[in-house]
Amino acid sequence: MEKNYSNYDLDNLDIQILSILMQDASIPYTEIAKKLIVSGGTIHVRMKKMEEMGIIHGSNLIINPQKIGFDITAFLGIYLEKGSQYADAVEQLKNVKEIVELHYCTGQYSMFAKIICRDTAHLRKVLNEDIQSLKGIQRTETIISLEESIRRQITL
Amino acid sequence: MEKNYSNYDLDNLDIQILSILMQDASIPYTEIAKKLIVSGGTIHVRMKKMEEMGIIHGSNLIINPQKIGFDITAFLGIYLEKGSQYADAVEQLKNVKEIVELHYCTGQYSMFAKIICRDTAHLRKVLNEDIQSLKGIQRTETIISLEESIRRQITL
DNA sequence: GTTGAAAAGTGCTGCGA
DNA sequence: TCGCAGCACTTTTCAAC
Repeated sequence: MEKNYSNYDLDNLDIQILSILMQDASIPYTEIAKKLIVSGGTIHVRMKKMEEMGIIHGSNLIINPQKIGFDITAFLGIYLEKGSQYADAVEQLKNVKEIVELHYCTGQYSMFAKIICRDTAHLRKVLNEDIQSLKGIQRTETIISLEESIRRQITL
Repeated sequence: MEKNYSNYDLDNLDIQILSILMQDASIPYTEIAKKLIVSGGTIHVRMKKMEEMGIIHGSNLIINPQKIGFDITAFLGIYLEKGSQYADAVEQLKNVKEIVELHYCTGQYSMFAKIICRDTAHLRKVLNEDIQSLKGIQRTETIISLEESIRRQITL
C-alpha cells in the first residue's frame, strides 16, 4: 500500500493542507480549496498522495478524558532488570489498556509510559497488579499530572 | 456554548459511539447507526450533546512526524526556581512551538513537557535558546524517545 | 428521545486541457 | 499533472411518533 516516495517531495501546498487539517480534521476539502485557491479535486489528490506516503494515518476524535470519568493522567518511568527484555516487556504492556503511549528511551528509565486512569484506586490497581507484577520489570516511578497546560500538534 | 450537564449522564449508546469514533473519526454516522441499530439522526443528536458537554473537542489528523522531517521526540523534566512561577512559565512556554504537551505535576519535576524536533541541532536550539533561557527555569532533564512502541486512545 | 425522509452540502471519478 | 463538472454519498434538519 505504501509507495516509495522520497520523504521530502512535499511542496508548499501539501504543507498548507496539512497545517489546516491538523488543527481541525473536519474542515471540508472545498473550504480548504477556497483558502488555498485551488480546486477541490487537487486537495483530494494531494491527500491521497500523502496517505500513500504514510504521512497521514487517519484521524481521531479529541476527547476530554476527565469529562468521562478518567481523572488521572500519569507518566511512568519503568526500570527493566535487563535492557534485553524490552521487546518482551512491550508485548506484555500492550495488554494494559490504560497505557496510551509507550516509549523506549535514553536516560535513567528503560521505558516511559503515559497512562490514563479513572481515580487513585484505579491507578494503584494498574501499577501494582498490571504493571509491576510483569516479568522483567524491576520498579517504576510515577509522575502524576495535576494539570495539562498545553496540548497541541506540531507547527509545520 | 458548554451547557451544564452532570458528568455522568452518558448511556451505553453514547459510550459505544465514542468507542467507534475514537478509533477512526472518519467513519460515517450512517454506518455507526447500522452497527448500533439506531437511526442516523440519533447518532447526530448524541454527538451534538457530547460536544455541548465538552466531551468531544473536535478531531484531528494522525500524522507521522518522522515522515515530514521531525525525527526526534523527547520528554523534558523542568525544574523551576520557585513553584509559584508556574503560571508565568506556562505563558512563556506556550510560545515554544516545539512543545506539544505540558503538564504541571507531582514528583521531582515541577513541569513535564513533550517536544518534537527535526534533528539533534534543532533540539539543542530549543533547549538552550528557547527553554533554558526563560526566567524562572532552573534546569531541565531530557529523555529522548528512541522508539514509540504504543500510541492509542483509552478504552472505554 | 427516536425515526425516516427530504434538502443541502461534501467527496469522489472521469474527461479535457 | 491539474482543474472542472456530474454523480453518489453523507450530514443535517424537521415533522411525526
